[in-house]
Amino acid sequence: MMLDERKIKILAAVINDYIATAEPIGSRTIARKYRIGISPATIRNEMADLEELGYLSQPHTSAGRVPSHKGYRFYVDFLMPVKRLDERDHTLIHRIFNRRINELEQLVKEAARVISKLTSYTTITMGPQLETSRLKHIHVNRIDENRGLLLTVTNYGTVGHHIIDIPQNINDSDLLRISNILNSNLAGKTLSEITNDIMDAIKDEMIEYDEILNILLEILLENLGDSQDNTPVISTGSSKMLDYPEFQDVEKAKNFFSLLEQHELIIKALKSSSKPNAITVTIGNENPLTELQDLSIVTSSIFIDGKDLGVFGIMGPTRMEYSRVISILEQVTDYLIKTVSTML
Amino acid sequence: MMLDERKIKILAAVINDYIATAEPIGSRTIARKYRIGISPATIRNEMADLEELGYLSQPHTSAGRVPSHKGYRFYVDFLMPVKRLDERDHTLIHRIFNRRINELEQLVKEAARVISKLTSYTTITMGPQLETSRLKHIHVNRIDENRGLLLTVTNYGTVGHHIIDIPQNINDSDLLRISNILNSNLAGKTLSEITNDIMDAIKDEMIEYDEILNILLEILLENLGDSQDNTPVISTGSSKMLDYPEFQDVEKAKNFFSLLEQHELIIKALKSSSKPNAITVTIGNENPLTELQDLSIVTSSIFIDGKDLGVFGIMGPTRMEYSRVISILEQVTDYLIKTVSTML
DNA sequence: ATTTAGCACTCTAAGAACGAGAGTGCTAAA
DNA sequence: TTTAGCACTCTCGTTCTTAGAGTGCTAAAT
Repeated sequence: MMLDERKIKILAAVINDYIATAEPIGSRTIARKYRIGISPATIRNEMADLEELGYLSQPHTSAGRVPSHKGYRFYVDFLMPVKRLDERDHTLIHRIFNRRINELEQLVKEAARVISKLTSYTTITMGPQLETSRLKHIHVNRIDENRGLLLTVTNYGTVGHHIIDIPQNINDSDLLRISNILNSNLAGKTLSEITNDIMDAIKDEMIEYDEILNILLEILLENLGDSQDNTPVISTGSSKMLDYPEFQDVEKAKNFFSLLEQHELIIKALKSSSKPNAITVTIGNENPLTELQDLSIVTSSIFIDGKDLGVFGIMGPTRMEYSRVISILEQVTDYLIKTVSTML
Repeated sequence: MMLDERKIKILAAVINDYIATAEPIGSRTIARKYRIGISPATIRNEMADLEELGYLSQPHTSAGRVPSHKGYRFYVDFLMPVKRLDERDHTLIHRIFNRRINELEQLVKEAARVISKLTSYTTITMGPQLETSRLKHIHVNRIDENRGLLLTVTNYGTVGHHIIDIPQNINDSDLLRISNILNSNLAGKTLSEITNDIMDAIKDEMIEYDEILNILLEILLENLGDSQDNTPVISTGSSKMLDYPEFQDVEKAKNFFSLLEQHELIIKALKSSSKPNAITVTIGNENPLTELQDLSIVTSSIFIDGKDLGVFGIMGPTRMEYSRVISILEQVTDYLIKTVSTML
């Protein structure tokens, strides 16, 4: 059976109301609030149909209806009202992107913060993937007699710094030479291309600097691999999450927070949910990871010039303000792409 | 009335038991568990005295006793058993400080993580105070035709980096000159000493570089002021905090998390609690900030050569494993001071 | 053929009543 | 001074009850 117009209207009404109130919606409520011109009894019949079709369900026999995951899916695909952001939302987003921020990481962090603030859900951010991130610049600076600063900059503008010990026998022109050699050998490579082989080649080239090169290369290998870009940044207004009726039960809340602490799981979830250059919505049991099946995830992946700069994700109860979340994510993504484009 | 030995024994028993179980402790329990050789009735009398003296209180007339803030204070000052850390704790701490970490910030972050892990309470960290932090090294590196990297290193080893635009007319030797000038003018100054006056002096010295200097100085002023060192880092195993019976009520948990989100308040709390070079315990209403009066805070401030490198704080319910927390904090502080001393 | 009014039925959530259990304070005996 | 005994208090979990919301079905109305 296809959904006729009236069923669709009723479904939309139920879902909109449920998203707003978190209470099961009964036929009376709909008849009263949305003047469709039919009686509760008729609505009841329609709702029974909708339930049979899998769009709604009942918490128990004599309660109103709540949307099923399938219902939410239909809603997101076809029914969702386009939510225009209001003045306050816009200005807040604006303010962030108007500050001159030159570093991708900082920018992303700020963006996550504003999203979390605007949506009151948990925001997760993942930086550019290792595979696509290229080393752009390497340099060793001296900061005092026996200490130096190893700098790495990727093509995404991510800066890494590490304080290192500089052996006695290395002077400033040595450092310059080393920086140059590292640059010419490593710049342009993706992080995963920097293997022990290349490292060994460099060492062969400059046996006189063996000691310091060992230090440098060790740090490079160790830190580029699991740099911060790869770990998710999580901005959770924990206290705000506890406002949702879904988390009134401490046990449920604890589950949620524990999930957030399992970074590998979160990474997997974001990766599997997100699609290049698009906003995706993963609802409840659509998620392959069983632990996340009563949550929904909305992601937006930031693509510029075909390069994956990372993913924003929002996690919350399946009863989520999808339309608002999506608008905000669209908006922020837009700004971000504009801003970053000028940076690269 | 002074506390005689028997009263003290009973007080210790009540507090130890209450810390372990979070249940009000009755006279029977004590008679059974701690064989003091007196009957429950006698214990009851003593407990009534202890209550009158303000060391214990009753949640309601027919319940057991729980420690009052005054009771905890006495416990911390005189009764607390010295808790030796066990093997597992030691090895965990060891592992962290054995990794070669060259940067203060990273080190502190790791230390906070391990404390939070070992204690299951919320750990807060505050970096060195602005007033004492001195600029050690400034440098501008070029990373491509029109982009550069402004680096700042403080005497604590905190590294700051900022990507900047480099005007067309500036070449590499200009950059070097600029770096040198900045260094000679600013190195050694505390961050708060770097005022507009000094900046103007520098600009006067090098009018030909006006454009880029403006950019650099603006960033310096803007970012050194409210650098990360000044904001508290909070490691909260949120999910673990939710295990404590004190936070079983969602409302209470929400309060706690909201508090953590008010950074200014947290900063104030840590500042007013901590004492140079010492471990402090602030129990419940001893805290001047009313919002924190049913929590306890244990702090340890890291002092080296008379310089304040920052503060660790642990926040949790007043029913806290004080002796364990203090041992862990002592231990970590020790290691940290040793490690950092070699760094400076 | 739909729609709707009417009604019996179901289930929950909130409150009332109740008893068990833990603990107390007091009294009087040891 | 200590302790046994006992009456008393308060909480907490259980059971019972009831009001209310909502349903599904039937039969009448459109």
